[in-house]
Amino acid sequence: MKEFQKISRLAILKEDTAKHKPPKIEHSQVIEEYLLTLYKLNRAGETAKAVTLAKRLDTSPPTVHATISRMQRDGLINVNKKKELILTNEGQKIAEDIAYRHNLSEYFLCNTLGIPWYEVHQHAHRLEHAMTPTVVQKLAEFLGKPEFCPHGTPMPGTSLPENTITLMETEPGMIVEVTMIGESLEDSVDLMKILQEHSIMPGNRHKVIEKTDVMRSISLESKEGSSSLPFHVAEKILVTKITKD
Amino acid sequence: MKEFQKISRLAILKEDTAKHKPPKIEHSQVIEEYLLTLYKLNRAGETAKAVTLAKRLDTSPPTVHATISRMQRDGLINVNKKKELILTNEGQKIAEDIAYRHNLSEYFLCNTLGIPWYEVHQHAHRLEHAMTPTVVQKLAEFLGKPEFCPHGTPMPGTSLPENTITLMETEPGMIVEVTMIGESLEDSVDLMKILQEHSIMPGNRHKVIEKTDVMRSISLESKEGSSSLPFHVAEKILVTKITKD
DNA sequence: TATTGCTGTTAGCATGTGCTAATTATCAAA
DNA sequence: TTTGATAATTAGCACATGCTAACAGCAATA
Repeated sequence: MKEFQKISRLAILKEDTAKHKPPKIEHSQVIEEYLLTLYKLNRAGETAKAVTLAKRLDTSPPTVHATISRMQRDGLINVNKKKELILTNEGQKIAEDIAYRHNLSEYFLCNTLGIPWYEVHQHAHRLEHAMTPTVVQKLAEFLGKPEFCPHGTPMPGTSLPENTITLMETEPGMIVEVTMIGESLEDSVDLMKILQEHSIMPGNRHKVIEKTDVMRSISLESKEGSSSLPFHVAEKILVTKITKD
Repeated sequence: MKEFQKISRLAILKEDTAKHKPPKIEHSQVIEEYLLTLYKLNRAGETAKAVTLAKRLDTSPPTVHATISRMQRDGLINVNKKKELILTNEGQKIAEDIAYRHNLSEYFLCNTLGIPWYEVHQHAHRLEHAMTPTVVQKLAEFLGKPEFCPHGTPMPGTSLPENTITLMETEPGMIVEVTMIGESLEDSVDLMKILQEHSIMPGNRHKVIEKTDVMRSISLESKEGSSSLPFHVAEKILVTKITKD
């Protein structure tokens, strides 16, 4: 028993020192995707379970199960009694790195290459796994260290303004400025295209006209015209209140 | 039997029309690497066999064997009686696409981001598999449709000047301008670094001082100083003759 | 409480990509 | 022509990532 304790202590120490090393281990694109998805769910305030991942990643539950097992084994996530998936410190660190690469790519594709706002997400989705640390650093410098991606998502380490609310929390009459398009909306190019057509993009201002429970939608008006957004979309759009008419 | 012929004809037609469609099938990074390596060997005038790939890709022969079998199955390469690997039209087309993405990445990393000439290859090696057609097109426009990568390798479809020779083919007294650093040298960052320190880079001029069979090396002289290159390196450096002293 | 339905898990399978060890083929030189 | 080296191939294994089908567990609701 004494022997056992000694060994355990050594094991703990070994693990401890390992944490101070730079994270050298390369993870597969699949693992990176899982980490990024968990990170985004966390930031959106949602608890992540295996089913959530299965739906978001369009993967069968058994496959997700196998993959999260490997991630547990590799110290990237923990699973609590409620079966919720929790990023470890290591997992969190890597996820933030991926998120940064993703947002930086989007910024570059949009602002430097002029690829339309509504479709940068899918291209960034590929690039984010292929950027070496040097490329990330040099690209960030080239772009002037941006703090938000074209959809308004803050880079890891940066926060949204304090007074940010969702479009659902606004009242008719308010004038609001769009801050961020929720990341869960980015997956649908068609939806993003419609948002652009109605100039619902970070920085643009809109007046809230009405919120109709019957239609389950919110109507807005701006210089560019008027638009109507279903509640489930409005929930994912963050704005700041400018004035009450 | 008549039935059968009819079906066969239809099958052939179907395959035929399929060839006119854009190449939609996505290939793995591994397959893309094999294709690119074969393409580069071809362009360097070398015949490619399984061993060659095993050495270049640092992979065991059985693995290479299995992979080239899959590539045959998928119509990317053919193997002749001499066991030489030949790209099919389809394979060639894809390989050129990858080569283009690679060279474009290198150009971008070097000229836009300012990553040192001698290390862009390794970063491009990652990016080349992650660029969607849109990104390729927009990046090419942004960069002004370059025709050569930073090492002087022409993009697919572009050729080197007619009068290009290898450094091995020069004679003492000649003044030459470096045209291209052979791609097989790019893998060694250390070697590339040395070439840069001696300003042996595309566009720079050097005078051939002597070729010593004993030392198996060629000595050069330029404004920046003098340098000595072993034959096996000189073989891979392409130059154009400017004048004979 | 019993049933219904979601979630998780297991079993069983396929494919791609990697390895080593051992065997066979092939080609060139003695 | 035999031999010796090099190349190709086969067998056998491992692991990551995917799937379907089947079953287990649990919670909410009828």
